[in-house]
Amino acid sequence: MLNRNRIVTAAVELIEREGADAVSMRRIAAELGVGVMSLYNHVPSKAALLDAVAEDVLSRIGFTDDPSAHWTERVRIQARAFRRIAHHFPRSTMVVVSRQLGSTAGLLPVERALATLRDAGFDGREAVRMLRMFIAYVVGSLLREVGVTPTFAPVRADAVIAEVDPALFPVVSELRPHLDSCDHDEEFEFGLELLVQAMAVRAAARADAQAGDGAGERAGHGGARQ
Amino acid sequence: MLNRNRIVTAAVELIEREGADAVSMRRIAAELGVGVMSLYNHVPSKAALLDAVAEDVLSRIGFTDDPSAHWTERVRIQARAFRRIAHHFPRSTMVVVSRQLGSTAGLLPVERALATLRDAGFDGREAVRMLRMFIAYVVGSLLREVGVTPTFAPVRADAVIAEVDPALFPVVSELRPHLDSCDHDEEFEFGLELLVQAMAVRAAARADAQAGDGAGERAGHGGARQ
DNA sequence: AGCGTGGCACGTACACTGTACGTACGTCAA
DNA sequence: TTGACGTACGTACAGTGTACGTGCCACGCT
Repeated sequence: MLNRNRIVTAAVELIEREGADAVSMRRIAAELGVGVMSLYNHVPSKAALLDAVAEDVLSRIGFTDDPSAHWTERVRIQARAFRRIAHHFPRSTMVVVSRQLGSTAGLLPVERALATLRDAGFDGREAVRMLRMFIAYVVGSLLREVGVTPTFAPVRADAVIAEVDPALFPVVSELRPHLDSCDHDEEFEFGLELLVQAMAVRAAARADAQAGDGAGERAGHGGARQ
Repeated sequence: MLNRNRIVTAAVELIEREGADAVSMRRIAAELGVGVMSLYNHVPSKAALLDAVAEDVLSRIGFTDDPSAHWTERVRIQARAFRRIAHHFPRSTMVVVSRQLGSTAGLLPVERALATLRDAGFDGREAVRMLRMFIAYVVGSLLREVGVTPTFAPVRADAVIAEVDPALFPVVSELRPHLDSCDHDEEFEFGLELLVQAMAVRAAARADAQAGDGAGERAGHGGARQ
């Protein structure tokens, strides 16, 4: 019996195996051993199918939230959980971020994240902003990571070794070794730590302002250090 | 006379006017009043054309770098410049981030950014990491902003007003008003400021370590506060 | 001048896409 | 039994990217 679930799982398998460009209704139907038009009894259109793929991938995020841990650690864990599924479905991740899905899929991670931020002491407005900023960073990072497509990419490794004129781009050519290599794990953790620390000083500033009230709010809007 | 430039500018115009889905070689040819196959005398494939579109948009970033300004302000200005062109070509921005372009386009912004970070006192490794983190945030933010497609979007405003069960998602439903509305300018500036401050404390920690050497390196790898 | 050569515009053709529509065949309700 | 309905399927159509062949024109060489 054909049903929606079999179709979307076949779709993500196909995407992971041969890339998003290889996805066609005929291809999926062949994969399932059914006629093409049978798919349309369970899925209204190809666009809707891709939306379903995105939701499916999103819903696979593991929710190992430990409310007893410090909120900074909970933030790290949630970010890594997001990243893990992206690495599990790298090519599908591209369709996830490419589509604007106005559904409630992946609402549970949002719930967890907001709860964590509330526990950190942020009010509603700040919590939402922090979350949005965090998602922006994570999505941007994943986009770069999966864009480089570690899976099945005979990529133009030659292209990145293209010459750059040291006269025109002195800094770039000086930092060439650092720009060419990229340990994705380390890079992600680096940015993650920076963001978490930034959030921590914000939270501390909030606590100070709330306690002292009047003094010590310099860290709130000025530079935290400089 | 047909040439590569006319083709790509016609392509970005078409993308901005009717969306990326509307782009086809026949459509572009019609727009230019030429035969379809004539395009292939100047562009090897549609994929290459879209790459060229991405490069073209990237190359439009304004480079108003003022080396006399404080580096934090220079970082802000460069981030805003990036964002401005994304708002000028919202739909093309989607194709920019969707494609992995291994070209040297947009190398000049990279040069400026790295120079700025070096001026801030970071060594090569840190500068590259900071830049990557920053790009991740900016790209992620823009993806959300243009995903919501302010231009020509009859969007399912009804979908976002979909009900959420307060029992299942208490925090989400409590913060509903904050989640529904989104002032993109403010959100972007918020994250930008947070990142700049985070970088500033990192730079200060570096300076301390370099000066004092031995003491005061707590902020370097541990938590800045907690 | 005659000739060859190369670049450019173009038409045709092919394999392939999403999907609207009509047609069967099964299982349940009346 | 008779109808209604849901599911699987084939056919058909408009539209896609592009390989290939054809004609035109401007150029350099003999």
